[in-house]
Amino acid sequence: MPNSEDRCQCRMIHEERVDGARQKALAAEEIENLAQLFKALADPNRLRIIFALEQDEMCVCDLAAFLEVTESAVSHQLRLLRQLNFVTNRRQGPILYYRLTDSHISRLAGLALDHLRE
Amino acid sequence: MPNSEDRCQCRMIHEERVDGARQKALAAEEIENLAQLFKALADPNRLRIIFALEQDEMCVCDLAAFLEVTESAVSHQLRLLRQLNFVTNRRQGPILYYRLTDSHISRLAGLALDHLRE
DNA sequence: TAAATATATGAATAAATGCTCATATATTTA
DNA sequence: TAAATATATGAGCATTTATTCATATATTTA
Repeated sequence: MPNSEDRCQCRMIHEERVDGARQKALAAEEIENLAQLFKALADPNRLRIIFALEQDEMCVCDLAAFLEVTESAVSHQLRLLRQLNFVTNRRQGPILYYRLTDSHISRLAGLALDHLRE
Repeated sequence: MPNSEDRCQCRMIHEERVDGARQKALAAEEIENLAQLFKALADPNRLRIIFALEQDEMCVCDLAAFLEVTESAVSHQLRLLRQLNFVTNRRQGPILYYRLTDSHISRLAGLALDHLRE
């Protein structure tokens, strides 16, 4: 983990390009947030949850049946998606129905899918 | 890891929704590919490489200087991005200049960024 | 209020990830 | 052809991640 004190010990062929990249670079925090967003989409089961909720809201045990994993696993995944505000829930008695917060995320996933399919 | 033989031992409150989700679900392979795509974007340094290459093609050692990591680390990251066809390179003498294969990926990243910024 | 149901959470664990170091390969130059 | 330069690769390691199991919390029903 190099700190900013001892940088530039490495070679640099095109200093102007490195400087240019530095100037136009996004803030570290923004990069981190972006990586976190993509990380949330970088798991098959979370993607399947997102696409399933695109159709209809679902409760934890239905999602567990759909994914064929434990309800605990789904609950952990939903917590992550909740923390990023990808999903919200409404309680009806003892049952929590999860749904997508908005269409942004599934549109992003859909666009990536389009890219995959060329 | 439950196999498909002993499924449905779990509760299921809305069987029709689970069936509906199953019917409209993407193929497992497609989900895997999509997760892999997002996984490639789920790392700060790879994102920084992608945004840097959006400006101009760059060689390995310049990218290493820009990111402040070893050239080996950059080379490993570039291999992953190359395997997914996110980047390509051209050789000029001993130097490999990397660039984005097309604008798809950076557009996807840009769209995600828009979402973050609301 | 006790039991049953639905979900959440913490700990533990196996697998994946990203880095560094050492070394290999490829190209140019002396 | 030997040395120098630019990049790639494999092994090893620390960290993160996704899951399960055990247990806790919250809601409804008997």
